Amino acid sequence: MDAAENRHIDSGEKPSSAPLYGISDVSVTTGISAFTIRYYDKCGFFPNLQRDRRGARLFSDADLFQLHLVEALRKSGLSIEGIQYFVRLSKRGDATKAERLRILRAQETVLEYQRDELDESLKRLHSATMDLDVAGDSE
Amino acid sequence: MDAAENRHIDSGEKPSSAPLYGISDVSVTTGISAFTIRYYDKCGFFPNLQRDRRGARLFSDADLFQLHLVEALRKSGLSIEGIQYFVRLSKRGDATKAERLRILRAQETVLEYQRDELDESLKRLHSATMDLDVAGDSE
DNA sequence: ACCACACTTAGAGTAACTCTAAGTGTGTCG
DNA sequence: CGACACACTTAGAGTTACTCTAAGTGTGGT
Repeated sequence: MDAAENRHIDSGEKPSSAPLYGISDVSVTTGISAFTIRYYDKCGFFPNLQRDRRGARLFSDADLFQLHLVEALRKSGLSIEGIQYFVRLSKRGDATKAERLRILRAQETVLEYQRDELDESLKRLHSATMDLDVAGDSE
Repeated sequence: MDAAENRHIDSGEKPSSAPLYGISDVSVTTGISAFTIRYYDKCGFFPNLQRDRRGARLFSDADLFQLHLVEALRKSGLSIEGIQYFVRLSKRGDATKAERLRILRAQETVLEYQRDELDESLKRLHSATMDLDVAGDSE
């Protein structure tokens, strides 16, 4: 459906300096669907995204880093709106560093909490599995 | 809003055998909102749930265990429909043990994967934090 | 008897995707 | 050169799992 869209992108453009990736490549390597990536772009998460003459998105390594950051922030439960705020801060430069740092640290704490919760759930699920397993031994 | 609903439940009902909990107690101890618990009930996740004469839900320890199981399964990404299927299997008894075990094991694997992903995100977020921190040191 | 409060059901609202439809543009193949 | 295969666009509908509100009922404590 969305595969192998940009076979030609990396071929003869500018093999010298910065590598650029098509949306399908990015989708495959990150595991995030092209739909979602376009949605994130519409949300303004990639302020410096380039396009080729067809209008197709060209992701730089910096954009890829940004995508991973967005993914991490989303996983920590930060809303789209919250990330838009973060991106706006980034665009305003050095003056907003402290605030951004505060946000990142806070979400880091959330992720740590979630990891612990997940571990708890895993343990519960495992014990439920064990219960069933033992109880089913008689059959 | 929903707090201290069932102050009277545990008082003089049947202090002898099985303890029963009101929805607000359950909500507080599990961290799951009363709205969501009622929603889960409507989904059929508590087939043996008791009620008092007002019609208020009374959760046994078994129901609490079930709620935790549901939470774990939801966290692993199993849909409401999937959990309904699991509950239907449970109601059919021993004959369905193998299938239920298969489901639990599969979701356990998913949770393990998610934990790794979360760890990955945590690392990325941490490195982003560090980057900002170091870059901001000059100010 | 009265009031506060938790209950009910029905249904509307929300976030974040997730996907479809309709239409456009480009590179390649014959 | 013309057909074709795709990936693009925007707009908007659909989905999931909550999340909450509204309107009305019922019970226990004072």
